[in-house]
Amino acid sequence: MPLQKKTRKMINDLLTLTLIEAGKALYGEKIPENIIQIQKTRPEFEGDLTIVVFPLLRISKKNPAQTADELGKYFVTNLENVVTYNVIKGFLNLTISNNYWLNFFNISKNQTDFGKKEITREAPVVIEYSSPNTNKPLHLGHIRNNLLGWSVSEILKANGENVKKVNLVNDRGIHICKSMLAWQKWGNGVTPASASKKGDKLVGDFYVLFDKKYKEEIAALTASGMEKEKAEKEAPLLVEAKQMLKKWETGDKEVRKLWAEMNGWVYDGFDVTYKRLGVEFDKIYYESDTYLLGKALVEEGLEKGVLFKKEDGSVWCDLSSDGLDEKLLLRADGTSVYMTQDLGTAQLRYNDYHPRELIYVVGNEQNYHFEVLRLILKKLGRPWAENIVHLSYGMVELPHGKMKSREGTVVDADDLMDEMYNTAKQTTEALGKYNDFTPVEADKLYHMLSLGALKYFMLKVDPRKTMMFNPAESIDFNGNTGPFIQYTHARIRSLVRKGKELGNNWQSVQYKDIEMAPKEKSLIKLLYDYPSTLEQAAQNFSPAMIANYVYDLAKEFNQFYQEITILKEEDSEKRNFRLALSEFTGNTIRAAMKLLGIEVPERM
RNA sequence: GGUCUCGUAGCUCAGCUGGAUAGAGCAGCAGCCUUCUAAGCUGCGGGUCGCAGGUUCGAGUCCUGCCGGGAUCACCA
Repeated sequence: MPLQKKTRKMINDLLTLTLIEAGKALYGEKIPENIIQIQKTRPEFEGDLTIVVFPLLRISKKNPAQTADELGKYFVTNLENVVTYNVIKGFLNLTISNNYWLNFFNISKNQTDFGKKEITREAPVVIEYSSPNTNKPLHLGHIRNNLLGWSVSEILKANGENVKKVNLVNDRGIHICKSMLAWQKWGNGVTPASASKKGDKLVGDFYVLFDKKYKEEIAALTASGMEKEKAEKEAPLLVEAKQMLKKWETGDKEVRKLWAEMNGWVYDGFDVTYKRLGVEFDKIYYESDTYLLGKALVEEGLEKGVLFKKEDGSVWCDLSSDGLDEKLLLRADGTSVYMTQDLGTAQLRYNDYHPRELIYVVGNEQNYHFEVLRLILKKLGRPWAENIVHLSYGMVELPHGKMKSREGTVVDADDLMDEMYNTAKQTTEALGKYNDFTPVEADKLYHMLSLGALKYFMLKVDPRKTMMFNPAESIDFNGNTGPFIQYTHARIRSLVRKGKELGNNWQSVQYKDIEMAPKEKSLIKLLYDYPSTLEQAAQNFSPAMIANYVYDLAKEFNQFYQEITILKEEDSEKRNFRLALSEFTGNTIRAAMKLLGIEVPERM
C-alpha cells in the first residue's frame, strides 16, 4: 500500500522524504511513513499542501504550533519547491513555488497520453459484463452493467492493464424454451423482418405471451379445484416447455434449429443496442458451450471426494464448514444448474487467458453466488479461484420502486436512448444553437449529447451503491451532467480555434516565472491530480471517481473562463499561457470522458 | 430468523488510508450577456451526517448495540 501511495504524487514524495529528513535533523528520530499525512490545503487557507502535525508530536515532544513552525522553517530552507509556510492550529500549510507547477505544466501539456500508463503486464485481466438472457430485451439494469463494464475496462487499460472484455450469454435453459413454445403455438411464422421489429423485442414478446397464457392455465386449473402449487407445476404449457428443454439437451434437431434461429434474432437485436450504447467485447461465451465443461468439473469433484451424491442422484457441495449451506450442483435428473455452468465458464476462461484477475460485473443480488463459486473452485483445487473479483454493483431503482417486468415498470434500453435523443434535439433547438449544422452533424451531436447525459448520469454514482433513476432528472442537461462537461469542452475548442485564427502559437512555448492568478493556479493543480485520480479509479473499479473529477475540472475551468480574459489579453505570453492551459484542460476533459465512454463535441 | 449491505440538505449524490468551519447539482429566491458559446457564472436560504454508546489529541469516516431500508439464504438464472 505505501508503494502505491509513493507512485501517486511526485510532490507528496518529495515532501515525505524531506519530512523524514527533518525528523532526523530536528528531533533525532525517524518518522515512520505511515503517520505522515499530507493533504491538499483547504481553499480558505493560504498554501497548496498541508502537513498534519498532530501525529508527529510524539516525535517532536513539543506542542503543535512549535512543531509545525520548526518543520515549516526546515522545508523552506531545505526544499526549493517550498517557498513559504504558515501554521494554523496543528496544520502546517506549505506554499509550493509557481515554477514547480509550471514545470509540471510544461512537461504534461502536450502529452497525448497524459495520466496513462504503458501496458507492462502480460497476464491479462478478464472482465465479464453484460451477461444477458436471450429471452428479453436489454433494460435499464443492463445499461448500468454495460456502462460500468465498459468504463472499468477502459480505466484499467489506461492504467497499464492488458484487458480482455468478455460477455457470457445465457442462451439455454427453460426461459428460452418458453419463448420458443409460444412462438410455435401463436407466432404464425412471424419473423423480425415480417413484423419489422427488433429480434430481441419480438422474442421478448413471446416470453411475455407465454407467461400470460401460463397464468390463464393456472387460473383455469385452480378454478376447477386444483391446488395452486400443483397447478403451477402441472400446467400443460410448463410441462411442454420442460419437454422441449429435455429435447434440447438430447440434441433434437428441430428444437435446436428453432433455438438457433430465435437466438439469432435476439443477437441481431442486441447488436443494435450494444452498438448504440458503444460497448463491445473481445470474446463472447455461450452457456450452451460451457455447461458441459461444468458437468465435467462436477464429475471431477465427485472423484476427488469434495462433492457428494444424494440418494436421488443429485450432486451437492457441503459448505457448512465455511458457514454456508449445502449447494446443489446437478439435479437428480442430471441436468445442470446456474452454478454448474458458471464453474465451467470460469474454467474455460482460465484456460483461454490464464488471467491475473477475473472480474465479474454482476449485480449485488448475486453476492452469495460468487462467494460459493469461489469456494467450490478452491475445493476443486483451482488456486486461481483467488483471482476472482466480483464487481458487485447496486441495483437501479425507479421512483416507484424496483423494476418489475410483470408490472410493466421496466425501462427499455432502446426506448430510453430514443427519449434521450429527442430531449437532446429539443433542448438544442430551443436554445437556438447552430442552425448551420447539416442534418448529419446535428444527428451526430444529438447522439453524443443524449448518450453523454445518460452515461454520465449512470456512472457518476459509486458503483457499489443502489442508485435512483428518475427519468425527469436524468435528462437534465444543466449542472452536474454530461452535457455540462461536453459544453465546457466545446467552449474550449472554440477558444482554441479562434486563438489559432488570430495567429497565436502557444504549444511549443515553455512557460516560466509567470505570475498566476488564483484560478489559473487552481486549474493547474487540478490537472496535476488527474493521474492519481486515474490510479485510484482503477484500484477501486470506480468510474464515479473519474466522473466526479472531470466535473470538478469542468467547473473549475468555467470559473477561470468567466473570471479571466484569454483572447483579448494584451500580454502575449499570458495570452499564450492561458490558451495552452485551456487546451490542456480540454484534452484532459476529452480523455477522462472517453474513459466513461462519452464523446465530446467540437461545437455545441 | 442467519448472513451481507446501505442510512449525509426537500430531492439526487460527493466526501481518498480518521484531520481544520461537512461539499456539489437539482428545486426556491436574487443578480450577471454592446466583451472569448448564458447548456455558463455569482450570491442567499437550507444539516443534531438514522439514534445511543465506545476507541482517539481529533469520528460523517473505525468498533458495539439499537432503529429504518435493501439484497440474499431455490432441483430460478
